[in-house]
Amino acid sequence: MDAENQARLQARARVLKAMAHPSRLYLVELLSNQEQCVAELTKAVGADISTVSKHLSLLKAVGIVEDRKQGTQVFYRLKAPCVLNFFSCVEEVLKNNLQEQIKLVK
Amino acid sequence: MDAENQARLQARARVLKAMAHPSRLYLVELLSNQEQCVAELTKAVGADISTVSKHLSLLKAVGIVEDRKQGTQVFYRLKAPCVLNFFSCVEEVLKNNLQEQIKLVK
DNA sequence: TGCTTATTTGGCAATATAACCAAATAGGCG
DNA sequence: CGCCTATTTGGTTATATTGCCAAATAAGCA
Repeated sequence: MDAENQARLQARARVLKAMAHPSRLYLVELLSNQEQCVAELTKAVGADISTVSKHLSLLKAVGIVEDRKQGTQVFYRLKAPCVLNFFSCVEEVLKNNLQEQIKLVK
Repeated sequence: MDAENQARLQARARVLKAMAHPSRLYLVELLSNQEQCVAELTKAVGADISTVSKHLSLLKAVGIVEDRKQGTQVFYRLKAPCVLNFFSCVEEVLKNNLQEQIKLVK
């Protein structure tokens, strides 16, 4: 694999990696309906606010979400709603692979 | 976030995480046209064969690829071609976020 | 300005991932 | 069987990710 291909795939991997975490997937879901501030998102996710803030920063860095400051609050919203399309495929994969998925959990 | 939601999102994250690596993305691309054996895939990726074998095992464990034994060779093929649909969205995200992507590389 | 609330950043410890090498396994064939 | 080829597995080390706490920053308001 040459350097150019490597760079291309690394960029793609970065975006997918940003999605590949339970809390971040949840954040994307939460933002699919409406923009929300960090405090609200933190309550929903149930982790430390600093943790949620870092998850949001990562999603923002790769371009999946964007933010808007309003007073002391920061509202995040989905910038790339096309990522929601991933879910139907992911669910299909999970459905077709139930037995293996169960092994992975054990 | 309750336990059920956590489990649901963890399963989804597992599938996305399996995709979120340059070599594995490349493997998926290589298999999008035709099934190939481990040796061929290894040559294309340019890593140690044991490394490639492990990447393939991971893709298989989550249900993205499947394999078929023929003599001493193992041929892998795409089991969930719908993952190819991810790429157009990922490219869109990358295009819309060029400046940030460049920062990430630096 | 000083205080309060909201969020981000820095730092650390725990865990997970990745790559290689070496060794094990599996199938075909003399 | 013994050997060869293809692939997987085990083990180790290096690197990356995660989550929390504490501290820093930012904005509004008395």
